[in-house]
Amino acid sequence: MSALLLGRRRWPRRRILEASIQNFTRKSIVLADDFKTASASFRASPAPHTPSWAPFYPLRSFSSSLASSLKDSPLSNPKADVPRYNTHNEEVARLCHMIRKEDWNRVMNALESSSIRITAMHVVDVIKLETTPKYALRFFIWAGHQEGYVHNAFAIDAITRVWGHEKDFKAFLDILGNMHLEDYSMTLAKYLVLIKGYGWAGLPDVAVDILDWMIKTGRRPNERHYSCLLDALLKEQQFQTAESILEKMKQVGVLCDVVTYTTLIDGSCKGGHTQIALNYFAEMLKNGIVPNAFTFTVLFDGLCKLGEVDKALKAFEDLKNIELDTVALNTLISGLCDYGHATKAHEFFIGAKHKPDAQTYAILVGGLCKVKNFKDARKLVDEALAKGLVFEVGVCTALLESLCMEGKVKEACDMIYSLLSHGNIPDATCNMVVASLSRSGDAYSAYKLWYDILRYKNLSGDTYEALLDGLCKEGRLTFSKRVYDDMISKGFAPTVDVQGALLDGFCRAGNFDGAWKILNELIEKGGSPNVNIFNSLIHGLSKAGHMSKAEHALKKMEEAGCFPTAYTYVSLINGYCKVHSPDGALILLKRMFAQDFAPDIGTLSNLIQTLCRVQRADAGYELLKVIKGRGYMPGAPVYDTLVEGLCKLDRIDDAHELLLELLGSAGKPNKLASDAVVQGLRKLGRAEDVSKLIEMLG
DNA sequence: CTAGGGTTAG
Repeated sequence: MSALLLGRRRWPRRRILEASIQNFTRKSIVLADDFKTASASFRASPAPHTPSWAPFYPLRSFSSSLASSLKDSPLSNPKADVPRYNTHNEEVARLCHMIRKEDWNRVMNALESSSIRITAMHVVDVIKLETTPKYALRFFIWAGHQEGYVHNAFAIDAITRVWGHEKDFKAFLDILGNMHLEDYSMTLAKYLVLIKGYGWAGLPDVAVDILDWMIKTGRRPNERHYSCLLDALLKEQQFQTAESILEKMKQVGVLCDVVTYTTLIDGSCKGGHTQIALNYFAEMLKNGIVPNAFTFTVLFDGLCKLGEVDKALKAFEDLKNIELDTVALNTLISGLCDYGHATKAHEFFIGAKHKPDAQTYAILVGGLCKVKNFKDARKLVDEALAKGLVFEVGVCTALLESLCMEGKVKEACDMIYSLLSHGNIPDATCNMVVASLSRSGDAYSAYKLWYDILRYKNLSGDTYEALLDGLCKEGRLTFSKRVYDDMISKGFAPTVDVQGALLDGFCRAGNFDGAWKILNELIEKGGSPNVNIFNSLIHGLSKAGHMSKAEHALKKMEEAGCFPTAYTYVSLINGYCKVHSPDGALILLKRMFAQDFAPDIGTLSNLIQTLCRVQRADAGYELLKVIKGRGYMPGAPVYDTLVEGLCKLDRIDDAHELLLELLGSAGKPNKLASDAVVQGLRKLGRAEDVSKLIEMLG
């Protein structure tokens, strides 16, 4: 038998039988009294008739217990080879480490052989540090068995903090503490609490012993005792023992009821046994027991988590007349949503006659958002708001964000305003909407929203940054200034990124003096401007064609220890193209290639076309060869420009060759380019080539 | 001394 006992050794079988005859009689009161006085223990002594799971140290033989407590106790005679841990904290740490194991027998052995003398302080501290409630309770119960130890109010308070939510927990402690008293009578209800309690502690073997004990002492456990026991066993994955208990139930004629079956279904699902759970469900129906909302709650939860959503729905729909409560409804809907069936959940919700609550809406809205069905999600939000339900607006965050992303700015704003009047939008959500509006390219709406909700909400530094960034990107410097001032007045220091955004804004607005001022201030104040800031400046200057100033900024960038990026070079190259000075661009391109940067094909095309524009199609032609060697494939317009340019330079053969290349790669030359080649070839009197070419051109 | 079982929010 797999009895797991909370003492040192198993109570001998013979003693149990003896004890069972005398159950809780007052037979050994004299002996007990003797022991009490002799040991000067603080509590009543164990009586020999007491069962093995009773909460004290009954497992050491009685006559020797006093003697051994003087001889063997770790307190009075620590073994020489066991290291001494002197401080309390060290001992607590050791205990915590010891009890963090699933196998209680091993934990118990470790505890027994440690030389720590348990005090209430140990118990309190260990319970406070242990994060698994089960382990804390085991340890608490075990400590109560130790010689010379008794739980004080602090220990009881500590364990109650962990387990107080169970409504029978107080009763459990009471029974544990009083069970050994001579005149304490155990009732069926008390046994039930005891079985439950050992279940909480994850010690179902002890619970089994208790049930056995009940039977041996002539009690008749009812279906509630069995349900609790089965629950405890299943929670510890002891399926075989559970089976044998079920068998025993049958033998003694105790019938399973709804709760028993619900427990069995729950346990099987949580243990991963879909089919077994469904079997119990079928058996239940066969025995004429009607499942209730609880049953469906565990069935929905379990099956959905095992990926058997369909089976869960089918089981329910086969018995359409069962009324679900809100918990069951929410469980089903959340199960469906979590496992990718949000649409089904929505359909079910619409078809169901059950009462949804705020959470139902929240779950469904979240689920629909996950599958990007924002339309229905929005409808549900409106519906919930119309019903006056207040649900956590957090679930709207995804919805609002998506609306912003899709450019449905007005809808997002409307929703935020209507949620505002419910007065429960977290600051984070407002932040998100303002920021994402701004980032998604509608900084003006973000600004308006900011202006409206500013009075109620605390925006974060990040939001200010996003808002400023957006406004600057749109070149709305006046608004930027207002937001910036508000930000400073709220005590946010402008970060490098904020200054970068402002600088970018100045550049976009063509106000380069302002941009330089920001940069110089940053450097003067000892700040370290980053790559983005220089890139903004260089990009802005280049785009405006201020190439010498852009080069100056590049120099400053390198002085500040920032390495130019591909974006830096590309900005400059395009800038040089804009002012028709390809030489500057070529130098930078060389540097790019030397540093293994890959410019985009657009920039290269632009450069080749610029070379043609300044009558240097030959150089463009050379560049084309270079970039082709690097795997670039310029488009037809680049070929057209080059062909025309080469013709103007009388390099008809090269132009001809390029044109053929373009045709060969299924590209379509424009008329100007092909005419130029045709005319050039005619001038050279190459009629054959001309006719071939015309044929190819169609 | 009318008990026993349950879900959800990044």
